[in-house]
Amino acid sequence: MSSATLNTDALSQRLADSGLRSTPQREVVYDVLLKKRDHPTADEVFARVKNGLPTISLATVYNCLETLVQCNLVRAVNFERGPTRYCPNLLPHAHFHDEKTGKTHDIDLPADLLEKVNSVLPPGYNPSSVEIIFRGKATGEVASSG
Amino acid sequence: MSSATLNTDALSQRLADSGLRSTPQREVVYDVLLKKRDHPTADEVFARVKNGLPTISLATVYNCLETLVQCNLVRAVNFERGPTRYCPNLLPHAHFHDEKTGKTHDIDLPADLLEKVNSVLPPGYNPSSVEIIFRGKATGEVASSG
DNA sequence: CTTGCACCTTAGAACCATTCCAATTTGTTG
DNA sequence: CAACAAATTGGAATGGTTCTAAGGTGCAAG
Ligand SMILES: [Mn+2]
Ligand SMILES: [Mn+2]
Ligand SMILES: [Zn+2]
Ligand SMILES: [Zn+2]
Repeated sequence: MSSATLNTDALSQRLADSGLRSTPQREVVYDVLLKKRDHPTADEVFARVKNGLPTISLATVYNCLETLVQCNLVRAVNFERGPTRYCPNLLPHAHFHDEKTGKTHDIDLPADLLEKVNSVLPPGYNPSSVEIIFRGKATGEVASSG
Repeated sequence: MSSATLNTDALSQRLADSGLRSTPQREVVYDVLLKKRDHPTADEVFARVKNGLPTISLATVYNCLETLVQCNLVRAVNFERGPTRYCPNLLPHAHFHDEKTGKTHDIDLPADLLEKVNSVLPPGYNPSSVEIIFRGKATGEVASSG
């Protein structure tokens, strides 16, 4: 069984769990996100998806992306007021936005750090999510994560 | 000497340092931000500023806000793709966005926590800023910070 | 089957925060 | 004062996203 099939199955499963249908558009959008994890914008996803599905519309790409976010298969990430970017990395992680190249890097967050971060909240604050965004320059050749 | 005069002086000083002029518009915009620290949007600042300066334009409010951010007297804060909000709190702090009320709360960040957060970055990553945003519900009556 | 109906996709219009533009006003300097 | 630069203004333009209305798709009940 190919990994594309596994992904597709996982997707169908999640969609079904939410009472939604698996469609070619949703599958291809999800595949595109898994294949190149460089935090593409909706426009970039649109361009990539058209290779496999030339008649898809931008509206549908937005719809599919929102569906994937709703199903918790993808995270939406924003930097300032730039276009929303999409990330299939479901592990807790921060983002490093390289001001020089415009590239976005995933930064793994150990559970104990998340705990410490949450501990700065006074009693009564009940966070449902935390987001950590670094901005700066990533010098030289550093590891993975598009 | 009133505190408004002190603020105005601090502002003039910073502007002069950047080779910029102190203007009534810039002063009133800055005063509005200092007076009610609830992270207003440009539109909200516009509405408040019109009380003291009825003929000011929205474009000027945007210009003034950008100037204040450039001079490091004010921070611009973004939540998702909502309108940019403005914050005169210059201490290192995170933001808690209350999903119920829409209100934004400042959360002080101890220096040692910032250090720990920065320490998750692999070598080669050179951050110029970090931003921490909590999202959730703030239950009951909790301290200050609009 | 086949009809009903909800779900999906689509193109294009609408939206809205922000930026840009050209014209005017203001302030500083010689 | 005159000249010039900086700042303000109203309105147009921008651009990512959402909305709308119309058609397509596919499971489900009869
Ligand atoms: Mn960016
Ligand atoms: Mn908000
Ligand atoms: Zn990511
Ligand atoms: Zn703040």
